[in-house]
Amino acid sequence: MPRTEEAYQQIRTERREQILQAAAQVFARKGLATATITDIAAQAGVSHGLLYRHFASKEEVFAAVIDQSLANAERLAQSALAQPGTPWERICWITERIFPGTSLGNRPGYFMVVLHALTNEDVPEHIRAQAAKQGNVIYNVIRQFISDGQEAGQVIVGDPDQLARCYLACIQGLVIGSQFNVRSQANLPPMEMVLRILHAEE
Amino acid sequence: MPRTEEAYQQIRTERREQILQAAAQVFARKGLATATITDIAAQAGVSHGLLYRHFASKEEVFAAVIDQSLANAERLAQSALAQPGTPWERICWITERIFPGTSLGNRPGYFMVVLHALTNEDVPEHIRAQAAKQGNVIYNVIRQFISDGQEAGQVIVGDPDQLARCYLACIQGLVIGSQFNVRSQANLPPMEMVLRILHAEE
Amino acid sequence: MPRTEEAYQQIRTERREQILQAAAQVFARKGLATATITDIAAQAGVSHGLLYRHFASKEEVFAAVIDQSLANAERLAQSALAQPGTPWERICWITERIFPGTSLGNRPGYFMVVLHALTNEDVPEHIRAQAAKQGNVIYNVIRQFISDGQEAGQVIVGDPDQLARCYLACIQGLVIGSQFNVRSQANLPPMEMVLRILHAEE
Amino acid sequence: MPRTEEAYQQIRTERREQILQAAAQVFARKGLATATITDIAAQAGVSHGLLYRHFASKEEVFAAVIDQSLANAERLAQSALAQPGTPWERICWITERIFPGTSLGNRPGYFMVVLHALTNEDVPEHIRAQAAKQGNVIYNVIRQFISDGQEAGQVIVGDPDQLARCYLACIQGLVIGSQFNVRSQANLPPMEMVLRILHAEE
DNA sequence: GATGAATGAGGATTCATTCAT
DNA sequence: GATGAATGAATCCTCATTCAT
Repeated sequence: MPRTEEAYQQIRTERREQILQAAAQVFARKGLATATITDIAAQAGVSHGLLYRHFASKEEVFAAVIDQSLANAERLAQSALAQPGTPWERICWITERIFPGTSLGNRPGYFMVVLHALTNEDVPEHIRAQAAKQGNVIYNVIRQFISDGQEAGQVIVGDPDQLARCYLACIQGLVIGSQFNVRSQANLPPMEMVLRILHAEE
Repeated sequence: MPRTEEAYQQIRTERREQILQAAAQVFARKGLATATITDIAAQAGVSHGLLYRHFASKEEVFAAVIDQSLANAERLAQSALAQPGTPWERICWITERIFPGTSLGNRPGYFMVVLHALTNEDVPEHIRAQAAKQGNVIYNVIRQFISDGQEAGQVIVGDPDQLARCYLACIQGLVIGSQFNVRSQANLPPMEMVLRILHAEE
Repeated sequence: MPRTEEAYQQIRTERREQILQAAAQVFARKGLATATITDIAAQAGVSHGLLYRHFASKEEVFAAVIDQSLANAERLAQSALAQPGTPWERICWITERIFPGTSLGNRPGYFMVVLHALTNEDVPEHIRAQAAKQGNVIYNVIRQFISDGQEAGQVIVGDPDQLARCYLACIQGLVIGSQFNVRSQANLPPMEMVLRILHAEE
Repeated sequence: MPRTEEAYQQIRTERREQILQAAAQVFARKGLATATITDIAAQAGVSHGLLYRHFASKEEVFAAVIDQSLANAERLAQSALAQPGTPWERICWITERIFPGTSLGNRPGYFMVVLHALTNEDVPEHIRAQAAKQGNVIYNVIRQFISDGQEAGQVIVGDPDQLARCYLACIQGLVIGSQFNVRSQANLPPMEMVLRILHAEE
């Protein structure tokens, strides 16, 4: 009965995705330690028992969320590199997609989960490494664009590593601020303000 | 014969401080939920029982750390406002004291504890509020300096609120990065790179 | 396939009752403070963890035992009031059901739990109030019968309130004695001896 | 320096008595398990450390209170036996001294401690035995008076053991009631009502 | 004698995980 | 596949007891 087999497969995939969505939200709010399996199951609308038919442990759910986030980041990086235009235009393109408050901005839920992974020592090393990768993926692209932009005279002179980090740090700081401060969401600095870090003066 | 009143008082004060120091370190690494009372006691070199003669609960230790951090921030803000010099000089003065990697930089342990307080939903509301105050204290000073700087033509034109937030977000992003990424500590962007967000072009 | 809704409900009800039975016995012997959750769980033959899926805390288990005891008392009071016969016959009827050593006597376990609730200051006020109610329920019935009996000339003249209290005090004293004194169980005074407190002399 | 020696002895005796008084009150309210050493020390107005220079453990304090109570009871029994008058007069004499609400009534605090000792399984066997003795001391006297009274025709015919128990149970029930029920204190039954259990009809 | 700092065993409670149905 | 009853390891917290001063 291949039909039944397929149907099972589809249900499995759907359930897994459903749980992962829920987990991302819960982990974003509470972190690995505080979030409970019951929280996640409730958010996903399934029993906590079912969760264990899809993931071996709470840690694995967390790891899967991180992996998904990494996959998103890699997809974004690919798109950015495939983008046409001048280095500066490409910088703007990717910025729009990670800047808080823009319609394209990365789902901030994922960002918070990654932040939790990076700042809590109880997260297992291999998961933290995976989370760190995500930062690097975007970092590498930005740094490439900065180097290119410097050659094109669009980006100011300076250590591209430092510039990339400084630029990303600023965006990350704004994302974090927009997460827990309602007021911060109201009057977010515009992209252009951050871009000044990089922009060559005419 | 019992010890004198003052002798007892001194022991209490010392122990309290000792526990608070230890707690700041442990909370910085693990956050409220993951840090155990035993962790903190071990770090302080005392039994967990003693901890409860100084604080009523783990939460209260956490709150005390946040309070101490807030007191530090307020002291810094006072000093900054009392500082002589042009607005720009004062901006530089305070930046030196919160920028990661500078000898004067705020103890980053405290910063991480505050970050934990702000990003973990299990932290009680009143503690989170206290933590949020800390951000505002520095923010208010910076914003003031920015306004002054704009009048003096030293800071670029723009919404001072957005400028202050953008500037602080960048520094905070760098502090966070320097916490969990060894590589980030190696090649930290210089203060001047961040100051570009504010500096008026000549 | 999960069990049916009713199957789950039945398991829950059974377990709850099982735990409550065990708790009544343990609390009767040890009181609220001394009885441990592990004691109760062991007596019920379940893990201590399961106990918390049925009751939120040790205190709530205690309260539930008291409530059950109160419900028993109220049922008894109803029956007594519905009983036919002269006032004196009704007094005898209810006495048989609360007198120690009679086959009908109230489960003495419950009585001891109520006594613990009333005599230990660490029992929360709302639980103590509930326990006190139980005494009043029986008291009210007895007092009514005494008043009726006085009109019928079957009960001696006197303040019905005092008579009721004196009568119940005597029975309670005997119940307590029979609890912790093996010898007391051997040669219990007969009901008639206590009834002399009330009986009108011919 | 025999003077100093004596002075020390006196202080020791005073402190011991002071602690014992405090302990009786606290144990009466809370029982052995719930009462803390700190409670008792605070009530006595001394440090908890000092308590251990007079008693080896909390249990021993409890035992000492029980012993003191037993000594009181034995003194009362002696006095009763030494009393002149008819058996009935002597019954009245001792009743006055244990009946709640009479100016002579036994300090009810002690009574509650004994009750705690008898009804809580965590009280060590040897202490419970001591507490049980106290009941017997009074019981023996009453029983003797009852036997004597029966010969004199002042006490009704019946098993003196049962009569004594019934009589004491009634008084104990009233004492307990008067402890935790404010209303019960207001309208206590008079001694005569209880004496009917024993009184021969003319 | 007197004090209170310090310790750690014990007990309530939570929650990840297993498993019968 | 799905459910929730059941378990027990882990952690917070209390308090009897010890001991330096």
